[in-house]
Amino acid sequence: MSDNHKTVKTVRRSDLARLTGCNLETIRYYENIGVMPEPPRNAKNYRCYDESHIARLNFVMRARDLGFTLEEIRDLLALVDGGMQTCAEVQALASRHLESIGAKIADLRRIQMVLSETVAQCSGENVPDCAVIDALTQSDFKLHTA
Amino acid sequence: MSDNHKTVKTVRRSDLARLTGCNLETIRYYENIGVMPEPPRNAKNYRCYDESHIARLNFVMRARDLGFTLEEIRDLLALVDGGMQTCAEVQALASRHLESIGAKIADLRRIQMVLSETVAQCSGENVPDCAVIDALTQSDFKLHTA
DNA sequence: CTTGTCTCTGTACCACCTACAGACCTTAAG
DNA sequence: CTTAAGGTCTGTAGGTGGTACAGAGACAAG
Repeated sequence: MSDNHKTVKTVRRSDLARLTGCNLETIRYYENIGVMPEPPRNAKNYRCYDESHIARLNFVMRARDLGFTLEEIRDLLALVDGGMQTCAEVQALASRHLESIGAKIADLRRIQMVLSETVAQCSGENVPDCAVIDALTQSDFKLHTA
Repeated sequence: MSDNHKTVKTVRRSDLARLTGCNLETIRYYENIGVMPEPPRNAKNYRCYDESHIARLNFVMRARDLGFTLEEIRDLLALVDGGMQTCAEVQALASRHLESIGAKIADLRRIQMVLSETVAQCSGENVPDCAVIDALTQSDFKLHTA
């Protein structure tokens, strides 16, 4: 019934950084670009973070670990904040992201194959002829078949 | 015996861009950062590129396609320009690059696995419960085992 | 009271480009 | 000859995703 007159326990920016593993300055950056909300300030203008900020930044860090761009993370957060009817949209977003991950892996594997084949032709000796340089110098070198 | 008094056939920046597939502005950028040499200019201060510029930019573009950073490309070019006794060094550089490609692929595959497993748990329906959001919200979520 | 550590702000820097403004110059058509 | 369209020149700003540092203010310990 009665409002709790005790102030919510808050932490400072350095604590939030420590608790989430996020770089101190990056927190301010995320606030600037709107990925994190501007937190309340105390009398001395210091930022005061509560549990919700910790949870949100953890969310952001995990999404970042999964390779989502900040733009995608912003979209995910909007869906989370939106609340209802989100699963289909989140799934779509994650699936698109999975596709781009698959494409990146395919690209890297193609590069890996071409480069490892080329390196394998190297004598590895202190001679001027080098298969890698030759490959890069030859005008018919093409990585992309397109 | 006699010097050829004819000037070497040169092309302009837009032609170099077209011939190599490099963006017009990127050429100037590469000159600024020393990846490409400053070309001679004509009376009107226009850049004049010859065959050597075309070959060098092609080299840079191919190395870029293989995912070498500009720093690595600079190193490759220095080795090429150095001339003798380079194969071992080039091979070492390329091998290091291959390692980092392998690491990137491993990272992406780990992400791919975690995310695809998570997405598979989505109902895909218009409901508020979403496995992806749940995973990102849960405090025990960890991608990196470290 | 001084020293050290924290916070605040703005701003500059990293890779790797891309793009645009404003000033020139060239070319082709009318 | 004139004019309009296009190319070239320069410097500089923007984008992504941060990182770092300078300079000012706050605060606790010795």
